[in-house]
Amino acid sequence: MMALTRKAEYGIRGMLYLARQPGGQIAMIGDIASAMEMPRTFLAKIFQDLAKKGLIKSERGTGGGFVLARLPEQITLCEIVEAIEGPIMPNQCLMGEGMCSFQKTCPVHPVWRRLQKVTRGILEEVTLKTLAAQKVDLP
Amino acid sequence: MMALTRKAEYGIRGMLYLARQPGGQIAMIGDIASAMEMPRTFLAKIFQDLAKKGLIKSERGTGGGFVLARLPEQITLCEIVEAIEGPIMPNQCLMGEGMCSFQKTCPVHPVWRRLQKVTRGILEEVTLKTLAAQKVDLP
DNA sequence: TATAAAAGGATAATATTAGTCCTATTAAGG
DNA sequence: CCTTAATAGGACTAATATTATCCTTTTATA
Repeated sequence: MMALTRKAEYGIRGMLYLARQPGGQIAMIGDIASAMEMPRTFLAKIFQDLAKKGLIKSERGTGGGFVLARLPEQITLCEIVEAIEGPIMPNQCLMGEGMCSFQKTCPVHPVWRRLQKVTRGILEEVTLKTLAAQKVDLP
Repeated sequence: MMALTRKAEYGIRGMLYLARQPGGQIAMIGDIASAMEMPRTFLAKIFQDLAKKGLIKSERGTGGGFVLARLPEQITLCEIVEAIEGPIMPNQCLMGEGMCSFQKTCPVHPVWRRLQKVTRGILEEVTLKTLAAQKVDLP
């Protein structure tokens, strides 16, 4: 439970690829997809979204492709996840008035709110730079 | 994203009702469902699961119904959620070997692991007793 | 033995996920 | 200008998960 979708997983992987491009070089969807083992057309859709949300920039035509819209240290994991999946929301109730008839009396409410806050906190601390720099090769 | 399903929501509400039963009195599914505004047959299924998982006990026949299997202070929100939704798992990768081809090289992995740990921590701290005792009536 | 409760199994409607495919648009290069 | 190479956008689909409902069976009580 509480799992990310493939979409988010792919989006993160794709942006990580961009963050690792030497000199912030432009990269094509086909290359990214095959390098990171993702379905090409699906990734294209996801990148379209990310471009609309302003996390990456796209260029069309020959020599086109994608680059990060900001420096890797200025893009957090939280932003990417929320751009793709929508706001982090352990429980529908947190969405606003009228969603939950127990809003005022539900004792679990504060727990979800805390969980939401802590989750965002963790994801906000992690930038693409940190991730890209990581040399993970555990035994 | 990262949202609970109705099933978990209902399961929690139902168990909260049991925790609030004076003297740990037995309660019938119909009463619980109508008191907490949940679809009766659906709740029945959920309670069936919870009984199998050993969180509640059921009695059949006249005078039958459900009670908590343990004291409210010995049942955590984490247990209920995991009983219904399965283990808390921000990312499929965390499920075990063979699930993720990037396990050894994925720099995001440790973040999910941390998130998982913190989430469980928060939910483990909350018991049914705490929740049941809560007098929430915010402005 | 009738009644009241949960257990179990089958089924269904709807939503979400995880894509694919085709056409249009845009840019570069010859 | 025309071809080629890239993304953008829209429509569509298959598989799976969610959110239930209904019917029959089992179990316990009075």
